[in-house]
Amino acid sequence: MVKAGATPTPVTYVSVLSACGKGGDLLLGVQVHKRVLESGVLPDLKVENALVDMYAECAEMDSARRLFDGMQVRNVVSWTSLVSGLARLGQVDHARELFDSMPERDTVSWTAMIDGYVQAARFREALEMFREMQYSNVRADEFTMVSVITACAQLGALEMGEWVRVYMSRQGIKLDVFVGNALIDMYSKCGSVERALGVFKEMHSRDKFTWTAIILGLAVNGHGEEAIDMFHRMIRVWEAPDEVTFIGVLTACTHAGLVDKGREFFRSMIHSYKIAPNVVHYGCMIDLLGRAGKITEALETIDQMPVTPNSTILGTLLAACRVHGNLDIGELVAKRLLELDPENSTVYILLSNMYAKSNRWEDVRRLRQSIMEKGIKKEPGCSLIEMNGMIHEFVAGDCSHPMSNKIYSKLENIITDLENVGYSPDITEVFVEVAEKEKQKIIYWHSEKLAISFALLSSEPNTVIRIVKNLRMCLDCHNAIKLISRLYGREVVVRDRTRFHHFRHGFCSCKDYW
DNA sequence: GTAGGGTTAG
Repeated sequence: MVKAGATPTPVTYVSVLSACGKGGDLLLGVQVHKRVLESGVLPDLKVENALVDMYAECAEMDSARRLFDGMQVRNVVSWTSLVSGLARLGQVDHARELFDSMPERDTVSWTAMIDGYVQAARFREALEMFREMQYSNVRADEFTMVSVITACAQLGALEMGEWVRVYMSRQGIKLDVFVGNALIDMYSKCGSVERALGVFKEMHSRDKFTWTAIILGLAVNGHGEEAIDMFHRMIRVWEAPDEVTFIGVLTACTHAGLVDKGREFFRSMIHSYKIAPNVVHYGCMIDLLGRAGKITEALETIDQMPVTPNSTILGTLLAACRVHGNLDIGELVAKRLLELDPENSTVYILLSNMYAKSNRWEDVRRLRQSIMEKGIKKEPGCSLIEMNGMIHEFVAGDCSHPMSNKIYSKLENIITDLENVGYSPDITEVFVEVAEKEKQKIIYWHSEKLAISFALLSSEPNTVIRIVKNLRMCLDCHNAIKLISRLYGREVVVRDRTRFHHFRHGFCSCKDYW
């Protein structure tokens, strides 16, 4: 346009600056900024806003702020660009200060702030912000709901998610592709495949994200075959899968124990779909082989793959060694894992567990000693559970909950009930050097046990108990919850750090592999 | 024809 000698208008500048911001092209943005100054179109609120936003999108907050401060006239858009710019840089608290000092806030500014909390993984504050938004009588729209639903997904807050859907229909907020995709993900992360499928069916238009979300949702919740069916449907409607879709497909194969199919998908991903496998794809393959007991082949795959094995990959293999009792390779993998990640407490837990199973108590003792010497601390276990619109958090052994006394005495009753049907505590994964009795206490006070005790006290009979946990489940909790599901006739869904455990009638969907 | 906010893995 410039070469052709046409004169740009304010509209031109706004459009080009927006493109620079969205494309992250700071260099071009600065050039356009120069032309704007020479052109004499300033002052112009929209052009100045476009400049502020361009700098904010390019992470140049100082420049954005300088421009903002120099503006004669500002509006809510100018402020919002700064707020979302700061939020994008991870400076949520700073963004919040600015947000609080805004003279006026509309739907977009509230949504930017809510999403800032979501991006910073501060989901409860995101929901709190949404509540405040409603008090301020600013209407929410589809954009707002996507952020709110994402927060519910991460927290496993199904009640809140259900409330959001009612709210949406009351407010006339449409189920567009973005909202639908977020809902599918939310229901999947809450362990409710039925509801995820319900949304999927209800959606009028679907995109790559829709298909990927439902494939992943089915796969992680243990419906491997259905996930693979979905993939074939996706191909039939000519939606192109991407690298994330294949994570879902490979996860599905793992869950369904379809080793050969998994290998086939891995090959076709590379050759038919021209997608280069990354470390996560290899991780899926290691999981697939490991679960099927093909430990040697898994190790060979790691040594031959063109990407550097990370601690997740090696951890996956170590978990497989534990389940299949392959101590030789287990020791080897643990050694490599500790070279990579010396503070990784999971390694010690898995390895010690394997030694204990082989009655190598001297090795168990040696391992414990080295943990003590190195001062390695296990990340505190933490479980979330939603009850009547509130999210309750339990940390192992904590007494901060208002119902704490009741929860602990209920837990004692539960343990007695369990012992009557043959339960005995499995303390092989407790690492502190204390007396046997103390170890039992530590195990009893694991966060998921506290959460379940609270749920049995507070929820309606026969309802599903849903827990979100930050770590991998320990053997003892897994055993105990299996028994609880049978004894009290309750379905329990635990979302692990990496997978789902659906406990029903004394069995777990993971078939004791995790 | 023009300025700010949204979805999938780890």
